Amino acid sequence: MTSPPLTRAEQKKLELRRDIIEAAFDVFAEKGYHATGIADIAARLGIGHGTFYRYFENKRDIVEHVVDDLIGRIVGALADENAPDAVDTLEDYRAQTARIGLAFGRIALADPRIPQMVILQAPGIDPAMGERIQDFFATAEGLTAKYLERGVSLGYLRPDLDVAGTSVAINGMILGSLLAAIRNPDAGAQERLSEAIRRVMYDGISA
Amino acid sequence: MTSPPLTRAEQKKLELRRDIIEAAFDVFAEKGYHATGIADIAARLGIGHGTFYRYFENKRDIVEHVVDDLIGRIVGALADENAPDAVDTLEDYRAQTARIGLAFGRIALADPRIPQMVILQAPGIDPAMGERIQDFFATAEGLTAKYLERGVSLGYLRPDLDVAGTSVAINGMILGSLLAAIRNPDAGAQERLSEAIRRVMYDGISA
Amino acid sequence: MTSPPLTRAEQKKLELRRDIIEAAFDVFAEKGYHATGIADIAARLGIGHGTFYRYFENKRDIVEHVVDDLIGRIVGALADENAPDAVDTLEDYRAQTARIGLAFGRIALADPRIPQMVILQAPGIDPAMGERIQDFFATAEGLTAKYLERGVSLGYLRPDLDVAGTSVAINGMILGSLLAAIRNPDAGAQERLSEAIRRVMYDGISA
Amino acid sequence: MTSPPLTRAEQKKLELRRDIIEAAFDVFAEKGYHATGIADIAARLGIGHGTFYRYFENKRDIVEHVVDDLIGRIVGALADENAPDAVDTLEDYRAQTARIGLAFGRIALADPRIPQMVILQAPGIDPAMGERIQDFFATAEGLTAKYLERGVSLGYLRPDLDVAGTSVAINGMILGSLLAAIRNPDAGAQERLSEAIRRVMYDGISA
DNA sequence: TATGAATGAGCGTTCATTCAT
DNA sequence: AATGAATGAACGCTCATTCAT
Repeated sequence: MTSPPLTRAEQKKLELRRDIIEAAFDVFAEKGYHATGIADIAARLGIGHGTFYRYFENKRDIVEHVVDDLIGRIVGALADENAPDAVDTLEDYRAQTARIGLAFGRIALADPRIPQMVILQAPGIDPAMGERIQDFFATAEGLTAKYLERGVSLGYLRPDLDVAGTSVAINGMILGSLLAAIRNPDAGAQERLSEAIRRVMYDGISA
Repeated sequence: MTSPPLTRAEQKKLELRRDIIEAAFDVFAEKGYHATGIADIAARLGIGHGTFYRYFENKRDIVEHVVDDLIGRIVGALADENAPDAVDTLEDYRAQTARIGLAFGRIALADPRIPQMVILQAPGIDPAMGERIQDFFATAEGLTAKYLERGVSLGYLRPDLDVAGTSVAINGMILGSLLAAIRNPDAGAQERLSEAIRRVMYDGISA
Repeated sequence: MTSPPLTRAEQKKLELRRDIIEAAFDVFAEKGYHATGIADIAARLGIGHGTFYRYFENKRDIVEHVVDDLIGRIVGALADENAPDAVDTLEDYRAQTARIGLAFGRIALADPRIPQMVILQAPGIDPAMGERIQDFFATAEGLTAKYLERGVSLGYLRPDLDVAGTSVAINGMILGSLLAAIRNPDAGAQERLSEAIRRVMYDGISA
Repeated sequence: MTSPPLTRAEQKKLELRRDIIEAAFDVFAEKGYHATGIADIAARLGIGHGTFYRYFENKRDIVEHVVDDLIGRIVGALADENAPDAVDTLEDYRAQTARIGLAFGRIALADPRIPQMVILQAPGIDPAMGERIQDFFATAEGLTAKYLERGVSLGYLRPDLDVAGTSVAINGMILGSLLAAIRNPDAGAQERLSEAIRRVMYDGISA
């Protein structure tokens, strides 16, 4: 692993690159992708809009990076928890789901525009981006399935559990809670929602 | 019951109107709203694009009607089941959720582009449409809550059930299953998914 | 001179033709030629706009007829007075100018939209119409010149009178008074204006 | 007097702005406002039509500037003479009117499209522009009235002069001579016309 | 390297005109 | 003869992208 020795200029470039991504996210979230002009993004940073093209290929390129960045933030926030192998008991899993719920809550609370962009804006940008988001969902389901499979084989989850279907259900609940958080970005509500989901998961709803 | 006496010409007009809505849905689903030109819609029907404007105000107007139509189809398909008052026991509710699951399955199966359009495309069209879809979600949650409240007060659902949060969770699972159906529009998968959701709801996932 | 025996149907046709010309004048005066659609004219009469084309070739045709009609009305209103040969003395001419002034006043008073259309709207419709209006002005000047020439040769006007130039001047004063009448369509003002013009003509302005 | 320090680029911008106004005037005068497309204006300058929109808001904006420019040129050409207070005797006034006549003659002679545009084209562009031109006429009359009032009170004009009406008459004669100049842009004719008008003004037409 | 002036493809929309009914 | 549904040419305007400075 060579640690690249960055010159002052190179650092500045990387910094501006990041700034552009953030500014683009701001404007996209505010006006929507199609209503946003490159000039809007540049104006927000006080740079010439020609400069934009020295950092990104085109409009499509920047939204790609914005979405990648957001997905990266989500994945990153969950990274610590992403270890199906570390879960061995129902207690572990319960705790794990609580931590994941907490992580999602923090993301949505820190910036509700993140789920708003990823779930509601991005899929409509164009077919390619739609597929990209669908893939992200599929990946999340795959990960959930890993947990469930392990739970079944270790015996702390129902042996007849439909792993694939239940993954969809669990991820759906997370999705639902994120959409709810967009409408009502409130810490308490977030917490209650997370708890309600876990109750459904572990206890069902019947009396 | 007034039977509207439609002339031949009026019937043709209504028919073309419907055809335009359907053609627009086709093209929007294929290329996305913004990449679709009025000319594309007209060309698909073999009509002049000026004709389009005899039936709809503008591009925004048609997508409004397309989405209304789709939401209408969804609501219509559920209309028979939308009677919280008719549910009195856990068995009733279980049967009810099965029927609702079936209805959603049929919708997604009949045309996966319906959930694709409503859930993934529409919210990104513009802020107004985004709000419209969010409202639709909120309405669905409200309806679910009605069922849950009744279940709690009649005693067949957990007395400590977080009605609001659980509504979000349940609707999230439906959303998740619809997204899954978009990726994999298969009757069997749909059915299994529906069953898995119900199992989570009633039995939880623990062993 | 054969007096054409008009059937009932033919009379109705002529009547509608006139109605269309009048409706067109109304709408042109209200919205301007270019902002007026054929549909606007038809709507004002409660006829289908296809019907319009059974009476006039096209939009250009109707405005031609409207303007012709207006010019015809102006010329008609002056027709009685249009007899340079009947003027033999300064008194005659003075009376003649008074009558002409009165006639113009009546026109502008009856409907200020007439000068407004002919002087201010029509010339800008297209180069051809512009020329048409210029020709009308030229014709008016020619007629004025006839009077002046006769006045000079009969000796009651200045022998060194610049007939052509003075015709321009006199017609200009009429034009000015019509424009003033558009701004302020008032009988008294009209009358005073007419008098002022005659005073300038006959007495000049010096003390 | 601030001397604005213009960079080379800024000068070029201003220059192009002027060029666009002039090109627009050319095309408007040739084809009329409504028959002129932005593309026509751009083509005449050999610039892309998108460039046009970097300098003017829209089509309406450019014609506004064109007309302003022309009115400005007219007013500017008369500016030296616009001093009613400097006129104290009939001789002064006679000289003044001669100078004004000369100025108008020069304008019309330099470019007969100037009066053509202001008097014949502009009023028909739309109601707002129509009013603008009418206001211009009214202003001109007001100025003329100032001269006449002073002349009456100083005693070198008829005491019973109808100031308002005579202003209309005088401005009408100018208008008429400008229209004549459009039809026949000739220096000699212009000069004769100006003289004829003054003769009418001061001496009347009677023998 | 940063800039922003220039560009033109592309699209939404209008409306005069035609013609089948 | 009257209608109005259909049509498509035409045009105003936007904005992503390029490139000379």
